[in-house]
Amino acid sequence: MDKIPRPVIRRLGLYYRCLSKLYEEGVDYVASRDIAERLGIKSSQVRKDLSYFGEFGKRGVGYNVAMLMEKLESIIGVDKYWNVIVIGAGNIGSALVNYEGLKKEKFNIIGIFDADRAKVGRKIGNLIVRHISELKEFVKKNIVEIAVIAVPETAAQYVVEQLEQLGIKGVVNFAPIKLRTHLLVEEVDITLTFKSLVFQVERKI
Amino acid sequence: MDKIPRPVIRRLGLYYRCLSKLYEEGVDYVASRDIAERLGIKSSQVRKDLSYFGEFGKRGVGYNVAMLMEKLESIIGVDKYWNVIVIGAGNIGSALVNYEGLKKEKFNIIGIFDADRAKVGRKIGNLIVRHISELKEFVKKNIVEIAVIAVPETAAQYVVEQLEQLGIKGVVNFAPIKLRTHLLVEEVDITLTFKSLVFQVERKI
DNA sequence: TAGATTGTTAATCGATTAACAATC
DNA sequence: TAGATTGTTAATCGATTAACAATC
Repeated sequence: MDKIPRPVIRRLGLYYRCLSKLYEEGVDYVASRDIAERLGIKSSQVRKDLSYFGEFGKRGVGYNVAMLMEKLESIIGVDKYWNVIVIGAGNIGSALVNYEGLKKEKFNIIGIFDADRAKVGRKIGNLIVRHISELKEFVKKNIVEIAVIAVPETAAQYVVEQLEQLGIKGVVNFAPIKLRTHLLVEEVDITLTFKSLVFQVERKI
Repeated sequence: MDKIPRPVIRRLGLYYRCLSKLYEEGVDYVASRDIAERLGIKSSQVRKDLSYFGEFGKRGVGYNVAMLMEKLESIIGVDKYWNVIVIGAGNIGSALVNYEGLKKEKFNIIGIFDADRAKVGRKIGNLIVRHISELKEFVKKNIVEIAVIAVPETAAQYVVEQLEQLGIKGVVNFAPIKLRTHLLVEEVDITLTFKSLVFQVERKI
């Protein structure tokens, strides 16, 4: 199968979100131009992106909202529930467990782990913080394909190596460090985002 | 002044972080090749990126770590403290207030606001949640250039319009919506990140 | 049919990388 | 000097966009 450019992958999520909204608004058919306008991109980009996966539109008419939504759901892989574990029960880890957005999008956080015995046993949302030593057993008993790394930078590399051994497939990494791993990694780098913003704020003046 | 490509802006932060580490490790001089290796990019990219801002290296020798670190600090704009306000005292807003990473990088969150009266008055970190109606007065009294939008999607557009009127310059947006605004915006889209990851996880099999 | 919009190709734009003269 | 590494140019690569024949 064709290699899909990274920017396209991200936009698939945007298209899906846009289609969901249109569906709720009761729209039956939508043109690439309308989708593009809502997202602030070009209509030819919408059509090109979708064309990596098939022909979903009707010339002269547009795309059937419900149909395209379902197609995108299955293309992205959110037509099923995903079990997620969170490593690190600090601020970020806790916030994710309580975050409604993930639940709504079929990401179920089923376990949270920490190395700090003081945190173990605490309740976060519906979960009890487990000690990191229980991780292996937990992953054996449950189907877990993706994990969140929300530990301090110093522990992140060690954690990703553990996850690799346990057969986890992909990681969302909140630690500000380049992980050396064969796993699929998506980075969320909060302080980098703030720095990027202030650079632009300073320059604009 | 030359337009700096977006990817370069992001990498500036990575370089800065890398230099800080080298500095702590007691390294005096570093070659672009070493920086590149640590970040998983090409050395010519490091040199090209830096060349947008000046000539910081010595041929045959490399870059003086302390000097380049300071230069980057000032280029990015983190040679001073930034006051930040957070709109929305839910999960994400609270987590940010308590997040050490931002404090360490000179981003001071000095106020958190919410429209929900039930949340007003609550203590989060050192802050008391204020009602959104106090926002205007607060921004008048304090120097605030950047804000975080951590409200539900339905409120985000309204909030950014308020911020625009109050003279805020830039926004870190956690709401899953394309904001229509003249302000500088950096997006942090958590569920999109998860979707992007599962797309790749599914494809890799 | 006439008007609209797709899917796709080719042109354009922008970012990355290789290569190398300059120079420490 | 000989070896190393920069700064910069030109080549390459990849992504976006315009344009349009196909077709609903």
